Amino acid sequence: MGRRNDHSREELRQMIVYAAEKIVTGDGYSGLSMRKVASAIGYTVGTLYLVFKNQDALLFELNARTLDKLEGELEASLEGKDDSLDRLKAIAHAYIRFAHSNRERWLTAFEHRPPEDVPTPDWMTERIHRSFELAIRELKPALPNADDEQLQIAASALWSGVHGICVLGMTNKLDSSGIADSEMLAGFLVETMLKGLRK
Amino acid sequence: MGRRNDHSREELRQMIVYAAEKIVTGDGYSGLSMRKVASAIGYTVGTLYLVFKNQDALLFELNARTLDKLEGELEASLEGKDDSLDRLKAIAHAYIRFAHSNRERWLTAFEHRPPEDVPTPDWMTERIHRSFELAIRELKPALPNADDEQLQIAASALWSGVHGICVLGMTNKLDSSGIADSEMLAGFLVETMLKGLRK
DNA sequence: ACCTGAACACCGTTCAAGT
DNA sequence: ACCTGAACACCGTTCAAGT
Repeated sequence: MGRRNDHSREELRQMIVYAAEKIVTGDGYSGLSMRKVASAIGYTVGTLYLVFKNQDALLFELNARTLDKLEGELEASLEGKDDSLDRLKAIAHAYIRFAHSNRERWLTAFEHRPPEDVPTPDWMTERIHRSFELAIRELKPALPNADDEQLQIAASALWSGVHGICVLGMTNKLDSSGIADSEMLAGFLVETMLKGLRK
Repeated sequence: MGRRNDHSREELRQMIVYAAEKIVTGDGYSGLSMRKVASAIGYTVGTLYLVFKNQDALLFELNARTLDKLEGELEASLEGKDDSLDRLKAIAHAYIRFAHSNRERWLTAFEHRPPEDVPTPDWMTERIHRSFELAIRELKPALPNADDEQLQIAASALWSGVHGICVLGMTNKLDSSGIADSEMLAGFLVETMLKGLRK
């Protein structure tokens, strides 16, 4: 035992995250365990702690990857849309579609609540704010007279709203919780907010 | 051992839920365990399973109580408000204040995701829908020309939006996550949505 | 009839010891 | 230097056995 050196630290890191991703996708957040990850990559648990400080650190990494994938799909959804309203609806719909087709990964990203004494890394916070910045960017041409603070507020309210519709839909807390209903509600929210913002 | 009969089944049930509530309030959802509950009430774990089928059943009970308390505070917040916009803002603010002053209980109510094969009891679903009905009721006078379906949609979008602002604020995923900011954002959402709904 | 105690199959995390 | 294996302190759930 001891000393195999089959994989570099970096290779190990990627194997761990990838294995964890597969377990979450299949068994959900509650189905993830360090022991399962270890046996999936053919190492013992102890090894995981040479690469990650603890399970929370692994989850941060996992969730960052999920958010990166999400951001990519949000950007891609803008392709070919010119009108500001269309663009905002496109990213809202893309958000909901991503959550539905990556159910367990998306839920894990929002279910992971580290203990208060484990601070969220800055690069994690940044990734969350990035989707709000997307909303600000798309809102700007629609509200040419708004200053930066007003845009920030409008985008936060709007994007939090889309998120709320998405979460409640995903956890069956909406009256009708199909993906079509969530997309419709999000579209309605975006349209109504834009109307209201234009006074 | 065995056979104490100190408490009726109903007494036991209340002791269990109350103890669980205290543990959640202090240690959060992840700090709750059947063993802790058992030792808090002076019984062994086995006894809990004579009263509740499993931990999920206990959590449903706990969360139902949380939602009942929430509903009470939402209703109370309407006291003395006449204008429709004021009433909607009042319940939105009350929602956010409740979440902040009952942090762990509120989070537990939305973090509890039972396994797919454990169906959510109807009385649980009803309690969630009840707060949406509150929103419909308050929206109705503001939109006298809307039919029931339109009201349903508007209320769902609006109330999901308030919920989204609340969750993201509670988990520090908003740029500025104080309770004051969340209340402001929710007020802004309600105002803007109403403007938009009135075309 | 009511409750216990121990068992089973799991957890996350640590660290002395092996190569 | 790198990794293991076993230990520690926990879990949820079940159920034969005791009173």
